[in-house]
Amino acid sequence: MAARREPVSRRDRPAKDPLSRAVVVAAAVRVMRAEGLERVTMRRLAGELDTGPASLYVYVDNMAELHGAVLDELLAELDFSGTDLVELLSRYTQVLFEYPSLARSVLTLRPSGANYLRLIDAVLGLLDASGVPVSRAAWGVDLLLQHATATAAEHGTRSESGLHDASVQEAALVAMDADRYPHVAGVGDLLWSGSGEQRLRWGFAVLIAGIAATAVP
Amino acid sequence: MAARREPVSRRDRPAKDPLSRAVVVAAAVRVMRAEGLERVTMRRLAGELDTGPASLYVYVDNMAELHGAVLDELLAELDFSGTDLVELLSRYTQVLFEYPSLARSVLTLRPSGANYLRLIDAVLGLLDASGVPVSRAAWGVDLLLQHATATAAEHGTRSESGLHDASVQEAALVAMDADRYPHVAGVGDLLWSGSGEQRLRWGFAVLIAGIAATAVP
DNA sequence: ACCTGAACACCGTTCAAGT
DNA sequence: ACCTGAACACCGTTCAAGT
Repeated sequence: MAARREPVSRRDRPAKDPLSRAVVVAAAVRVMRAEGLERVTMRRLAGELDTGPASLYVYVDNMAELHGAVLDELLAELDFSGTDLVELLSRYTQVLFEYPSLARSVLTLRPSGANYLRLIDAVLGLLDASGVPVSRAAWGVDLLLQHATATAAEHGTRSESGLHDASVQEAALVAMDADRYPHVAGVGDLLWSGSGEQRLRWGFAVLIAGIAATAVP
Repeated sequence: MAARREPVSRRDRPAKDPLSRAVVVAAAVRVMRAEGLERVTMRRLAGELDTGPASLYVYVDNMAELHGAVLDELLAELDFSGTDLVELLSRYTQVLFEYPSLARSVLTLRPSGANYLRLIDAVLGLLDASGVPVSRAAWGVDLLLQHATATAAEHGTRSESGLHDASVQEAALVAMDADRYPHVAGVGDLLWSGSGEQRLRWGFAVLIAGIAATAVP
């Protein structure tokens, strides 16, 4: 056991971190890394910071806004150097894959943090560099990031919750009913083929090709 | 006031609907239509059906699974006749737009109901009819439905929660900092231009063009 | 003016005990 | 065997009342 400086009562504990937005967000990131986003509750954070849940509302608007701040914190570590577009998007997706619940939350958030803007800027830059007209790039960046986020939200939750092994098997059997679902039966196993990684990257390729080829109205 | 047949006590009320999966799902749909998915709680449904929340678990596995059943119920009304691909996908999106929280839930669900399979089958058929190779169609259907669902989840929640008018304005100003975000500043208002409908349809067009052009690995 | 204790109004899910 | 009352273990957010 490490020596404690002094045993102090809760009442006169000395100068712990004073509360601030940064301290609240840092605590949220810490708890999420250690125990998952589900454990990041206002009450838990308050406990962590020796105060009551109401006090947190001085620094964050609500849970959704806090999730946005947590995302931006995570994106600070994103490496932008020496990447092509698919690689950068894959790195972004990898970050979210580790926290699928955060991805789910982000999907309904329109993030606006500094690091998210930096990511948008980099994606725009790479689209521009490959000759995509700015109008298509401007709308396309949304599509690309949405694909990344939705895939992370979808994937992660499915491996989290233990559903779908028996039930996917069962659905697959029903789907093969050639009378009711002729086209599904026709494509067969292809519907569920490929790894998550392969399908993610194919999705990016599809989007990039489509964005380059499709004029905005 | 309509005449009541007879005043009955709770104890000996006559033959109300006996509980069944269909009755539980129907109650969920009814409450969602009237008051939104947020009000569809196990306790509320139980109250509606004169029982306790525990009884519902005889008929549904959990909330997520119930949401899947509700989606499939909604899709029963989807009109498949005389549509091209973009039109069909738009109709599906319209259904989800009315219940953004359901869309959010569906995103992490891999729906497997009969009506969802019917939709997948129709999309596969239309892709096939337009000459897309089956391997690309098989992976592409996921991309198309994910775009629809994610857009509904995103859009709806944003107009539900009153965020983002002042805060989007503010983010837009920050983003125009040409030193920090040169490419964002370069594209300017294009980033936020267009109606939801326009961007949704453009997204479908992008995906369809990309799917047709991109081989699976 | 700034902060927070306590309350408001709820949740999903489980399980022992009934019938 | 089937069903359920009651409990377990929590939530986010608000606001009156303190300092």
